[in-house]
Amino acid sequence: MPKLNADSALQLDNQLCFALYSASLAMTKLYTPLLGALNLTYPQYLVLLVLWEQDGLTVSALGERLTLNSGTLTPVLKRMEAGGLLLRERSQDDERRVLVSLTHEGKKLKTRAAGIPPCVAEATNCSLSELTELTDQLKSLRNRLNDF
Amino acid sequence: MPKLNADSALQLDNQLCFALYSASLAMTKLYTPLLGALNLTYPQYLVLLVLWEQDGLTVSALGERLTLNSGTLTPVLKRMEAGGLLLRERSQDDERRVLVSLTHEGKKLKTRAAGIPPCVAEATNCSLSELTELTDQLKSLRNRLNDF
DNA sequence: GCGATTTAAATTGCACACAATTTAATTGTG
DNA sequence: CACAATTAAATTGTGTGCAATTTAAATCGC
Repeated sequence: MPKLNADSALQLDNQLCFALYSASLAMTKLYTPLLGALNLTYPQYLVLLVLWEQDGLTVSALGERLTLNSGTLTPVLKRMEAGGLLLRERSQDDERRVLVSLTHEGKKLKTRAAGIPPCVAEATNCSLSELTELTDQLKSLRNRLNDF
Repeated sequence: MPKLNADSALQLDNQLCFALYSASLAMTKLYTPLLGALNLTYPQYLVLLVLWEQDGLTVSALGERLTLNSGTLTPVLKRMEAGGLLLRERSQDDERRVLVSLTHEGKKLKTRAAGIPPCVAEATNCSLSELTELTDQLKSLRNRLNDF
């Protein structure tokens, strides 16, 4: 069984972690101007993707979906509330929970956001099947890392 | 030619961007305790990976290698200098440049860091060939995104 | 050779990202 | 019912990450 020596195992270009990290930063940089036109940041866009699928989630349900904790989400949600995209309301049912729901304006943004995925697909210069396969591989990797 | 409808193109689980983003966060979380034992953060570790391969680079050369700009790197490097891992010195040759070089302590850390890649490989639960292939796909994607 | 342009880092201002802690509300147990 | 344990968000403190600006040094054009 061939084993990589320690030196090669520490080379930047052999690191899955750096390939992931740098690809993710590059992807965010691609989104930044597209989202800027909608007055959104990248995490704000992710929050909207979740809420467009299912509105009225709690902060922790949103966090579970996005693998972000309240320390990250709370300020993001506050800014989105200040921007008129959503409401944060204590649940009557359980006063510990905060329910997040889209405003009309937040819902409306979905139409304009529909223009984004085609731009991204073009920038990747991948076929649809390649995109799907890479996405699935990354989801599988993420799940294994999170379960470890 | 089958075209995804706008709704499916905006679903979180179909987003390459989110698969990348969440996998990268999960990877960072895996590294955090491993690096914490060496008193390192994740970007600090990346800086060391570069310098272990080639010492004495300028800030911009480091930034090019890591796709990070000076706004990000300067504070990271200052903390590493304060921690005794490296030195930042103006080039005699060209006073605009700052040369970054490892201290003895910074070089020594490489030995301890050699224990990290095996831990990561185990957590991914992938074969070596799968890891290599995914890494190469991500590097190729990153390059296409950066060239766009 | 000398002002204009370019280049390299640092700085500034804003927005994450997270561990750890705190606050407040609910649930479990006897 | 009381009170300890648990749960949900918010807060705190540290460290990125980047666009835009600033500062200082080197180079270009004439």
